[in-house]
Amino acid sequence: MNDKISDNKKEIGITVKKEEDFSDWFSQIVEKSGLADYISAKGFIVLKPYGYAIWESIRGFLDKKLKDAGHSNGFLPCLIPESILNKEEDHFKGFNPEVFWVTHSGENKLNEKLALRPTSEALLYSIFPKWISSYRDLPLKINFWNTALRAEIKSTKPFIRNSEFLWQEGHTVHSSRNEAEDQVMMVLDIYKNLIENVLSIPTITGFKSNKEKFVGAEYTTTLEGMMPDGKALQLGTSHNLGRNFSKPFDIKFLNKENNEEFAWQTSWGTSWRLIGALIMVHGDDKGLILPPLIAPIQIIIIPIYKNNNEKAVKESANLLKDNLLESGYRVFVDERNGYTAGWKYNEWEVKGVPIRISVGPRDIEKKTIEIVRRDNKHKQVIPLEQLNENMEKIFNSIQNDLFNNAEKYLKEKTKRASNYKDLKKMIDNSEGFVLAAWCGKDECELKVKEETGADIRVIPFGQEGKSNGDLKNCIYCNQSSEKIVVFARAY
RNA sequence: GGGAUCAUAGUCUAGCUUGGUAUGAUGCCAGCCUCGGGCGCUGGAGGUCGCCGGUUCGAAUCCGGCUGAUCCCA
Repeated sequence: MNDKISDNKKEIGITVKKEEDFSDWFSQIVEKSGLADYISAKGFIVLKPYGYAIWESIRGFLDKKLKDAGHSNGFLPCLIPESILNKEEDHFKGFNPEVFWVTHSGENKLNEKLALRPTSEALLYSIFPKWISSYRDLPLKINFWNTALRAEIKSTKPFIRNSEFLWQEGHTVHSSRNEAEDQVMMVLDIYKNLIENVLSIPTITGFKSNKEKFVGAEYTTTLEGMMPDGKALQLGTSHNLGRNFSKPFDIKFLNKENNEEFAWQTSWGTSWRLIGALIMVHGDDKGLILPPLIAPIQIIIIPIYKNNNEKAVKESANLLKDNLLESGYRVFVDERNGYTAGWKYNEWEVKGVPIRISVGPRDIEKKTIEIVRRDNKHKQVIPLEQLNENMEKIFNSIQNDLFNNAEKYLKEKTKRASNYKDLKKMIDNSEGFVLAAWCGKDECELKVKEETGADIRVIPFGQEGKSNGDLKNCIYCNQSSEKIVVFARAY
């Protein structure tokens, strides 16, 4: 009987271990921490307030950085006429199978099909010629916080693979190739700062292979993260579009010499996949773990009281809250009656709040507070007056520890393969990222993908045109290597 | 692209083989409580058994289709 009860208690929390059933664990986190819910249309999810709050937090950081770097936000319609999409066929071909089409208004068939925006290049670039006539109009730097729709027929996963996803897409137009190239790298740096320093997720940055680059781009740069199952997750991309779009869309400007030139363009984006990465990389058997910089609630205060001291304890807790609010922390007091302190502890642990403070009669009497870190469960009791100085230290420490742990894992799970047999074995065993030499040919990458399920996730910066120790010849064709690349299975 | 599993209250679940309108827990609501790790007590609400069709006197149960979720392989 007692066993039955304790089994049921466990049902409330996360019921599987992260290591034992990673996908079930992931679904449970999404549901039980209140991030998102399913709706009965394939691949679509509803973001609940807690999940959206994390998105707002990510957006807040990125938006500021982008604005500081001279970008402005705009808004785009979600429907794109077919004729506009067809202007740049190569690019559009890449999305074609995933495009949702609007064909009717009410019962009436439309003259022209409208696509639900799979990406905005075509739509936006079709009006750029109206905005740009002189080099004085450049650079044009515009960003959109919106969604994109790409039908996911086969397999879906909240935040990782959805038919509609929240993202940010930026588009710039420049008067020189160099300026566009700098822009691509600058944005990649902004992303890297966000992902590594704010989300505490280490990444490997570099180029995409020809096969994996954005269709329509001259080249694509990427940030790849490693998930606990050894699979790679692309966390952001920044593309140099060259003149691939300016030519078909006729985006031209008059330069200083009064000559007409086609413009140079970039586009770049990152999405709510970042939330998926946060869940997977930092979460544990008890639930989500959020880095303090991104957590919607950074400090949860749990008052511990009985009937006779409820008022005094709650007052104390709220004083503490006001104090912390004043210092700029996002803090919340869980004053709900009918839940025990222990119940609340568990709930906020599932939700990943970085710091928990308990305030009870004992603490009030001794003028102390109990602080518990979510990430490593360390508990300490400190004098009340040392709260603020301690809080900053603890936050920094959590932020760093999360990153360092993830980085350690990334390094441990990055292997080297000097021959194809080793590579195949490593991929089969889900050992993570595999560094290998590559000749640069699409066929070799394709063959590896067909035979192992892994492809080139990233060509790390500084590894182009190099061999590296035992990594000399192409892992597949054994011809001389041009690049050291990261092979992995990917989400 | 190929294959597999699953769908019963907010959540988890029994019942399905052998057809007779549904079990338990938890959560939820109201009220208590001794509330320092999912505490205890009393009462209550909550279900067209995913959807459509077929078989049958009768379907959660058998059959077919669809939708959604998830996994494996390429």
